[in-house]
Amino acid sequence: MKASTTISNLKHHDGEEVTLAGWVYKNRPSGKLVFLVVRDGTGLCQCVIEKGDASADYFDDAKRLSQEASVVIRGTVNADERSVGGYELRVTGLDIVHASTDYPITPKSHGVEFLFKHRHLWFRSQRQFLIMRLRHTLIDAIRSFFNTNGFTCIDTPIFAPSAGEGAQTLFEVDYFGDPVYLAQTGQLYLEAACMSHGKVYCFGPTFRAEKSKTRRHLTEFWMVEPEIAYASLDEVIDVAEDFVCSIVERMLNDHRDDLIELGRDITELEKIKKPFYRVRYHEAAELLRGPKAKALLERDLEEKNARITELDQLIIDLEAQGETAKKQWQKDKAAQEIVAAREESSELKEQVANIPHHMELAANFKIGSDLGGSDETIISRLHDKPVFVTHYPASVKAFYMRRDRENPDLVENFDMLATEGFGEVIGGSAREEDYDRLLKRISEEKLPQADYEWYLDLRRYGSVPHGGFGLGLERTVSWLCGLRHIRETIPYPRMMGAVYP
RNA sequence: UCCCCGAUAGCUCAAUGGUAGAGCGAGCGGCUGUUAACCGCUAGGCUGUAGGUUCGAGUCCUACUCGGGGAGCCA
Repeated sequence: MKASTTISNLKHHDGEEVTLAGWVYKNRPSGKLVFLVVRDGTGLCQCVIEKGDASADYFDDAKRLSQEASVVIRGTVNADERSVGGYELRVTGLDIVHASTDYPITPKSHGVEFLFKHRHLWFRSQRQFLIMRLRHTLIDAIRSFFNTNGFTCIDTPIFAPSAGEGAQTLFEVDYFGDPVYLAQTGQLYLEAACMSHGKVYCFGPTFRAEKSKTRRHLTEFWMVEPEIAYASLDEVIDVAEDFVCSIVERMLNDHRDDLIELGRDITELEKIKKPFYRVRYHEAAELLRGPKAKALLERDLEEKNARITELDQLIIDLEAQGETAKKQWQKDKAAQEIVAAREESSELKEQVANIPHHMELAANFKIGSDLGGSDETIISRLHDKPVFVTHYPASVKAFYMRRDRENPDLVENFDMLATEGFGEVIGGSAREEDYDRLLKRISEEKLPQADYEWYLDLRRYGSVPHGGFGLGLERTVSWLCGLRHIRETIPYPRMMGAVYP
């Protein structure tokens, strides 16, 4: 009942007899042959069972095996191009560990709602399996970067007595009769820790009660936050740049094939090398109001409209194809392509409808307001590498951000916009190290000073310039894997109105 | 919170206001070094809920519930 090797290691056992322990991914039985595709958590392997084999008393059982039955299977390894993964197993023995009947997730298409209701089973599907492996590697790459660059991991609490950021987006929890909040960030706690260790980071779940139902939002997500003592804004940005380069490189090294299988355009990731672009907020505003942004959106409008026309024609053609098709599977295929084309078309139509609005927002962008989602997309798409946008107006940013000493209307902060319009992945800043300035900001924001006494202490005893940033893990996974929706990047997504399973 | 779209078999989708269908999946049989195989048969439905219009509603109208997409907000 125990595996002697794994599917990923079959290449080292060509010609030998091995035992695999796994689950049936697909079964194609016939009169004299059974093709069993088995997965074992390391890959897929086709196992061939012939009725002619003298000892094949398990042939009829094998024929009836259905999707996701658990099996321990012995056989001889053969290199074979016709097989997934290049190796197949000529079966010599089969133990059925547990049957599986009416497995809900079939190889055919399913809707999003259905799949997420079956998240606990959906994990087993190849694509979800790959995404979780990529996420795993990314987590390791993140920790490795900090661990090998002199950072100490200091975990911060999840129950927090007061808000780190906007108070409307907090989850309130009853804590022995008193209200506490689920942490939105560990930053303030980390600032304290960096005064002890110099360079620190935390990596854990954070919670935002934002009522947003978009492809970019989760109510529970993972964030890594480094914090560095004696660092200026530029030095913090340097770290962010090295950090992003190192995780991208690691993903390309370890998962090139997986990324390609997921449909990711690798060449876009290969461009992510130092130096990234650094643009001040005021320059970004000029960019938005300038001719390049306008041209980009106009070209977008043209391309999208052209694609819509193309899709409409495609739908007509497919309908004709479906009617004249002789084979049922051809009709089926046409029908499914129609569904896909309609979906793409209606999505594009919505985007097209939004473009004039986005153009207006960009063209009339007012200095002093925050960059909107569409503005970020425009700036990101005007560059072929990530962009750091720095020095935002203080009025739209958090109280702890360090005032620009040369221009007191601005703060020393930065957002890193990912490539290809994926939007903000990192937000960071230099922190206000001056006691009086910080205290003034706390009272301006009408925050309860008593709650922040410990935080003010950091400015009473040996305060130094320092700063850090936060990177959203799931947004990074979706950026690097090229996934259109963030919900696939976390094992159990928590979104507005979605907490099952 | 606002705008748009949707809800029909276990799943994915059809169905001029006029008898609810197909494919997949499931079950049975046949057949093939198969790659979403294929062929035949069988089972499977109070068309999201509640009202309304109509001789007649899956289809039209209203409200609600749930889901998807977008806006705002954000990592």
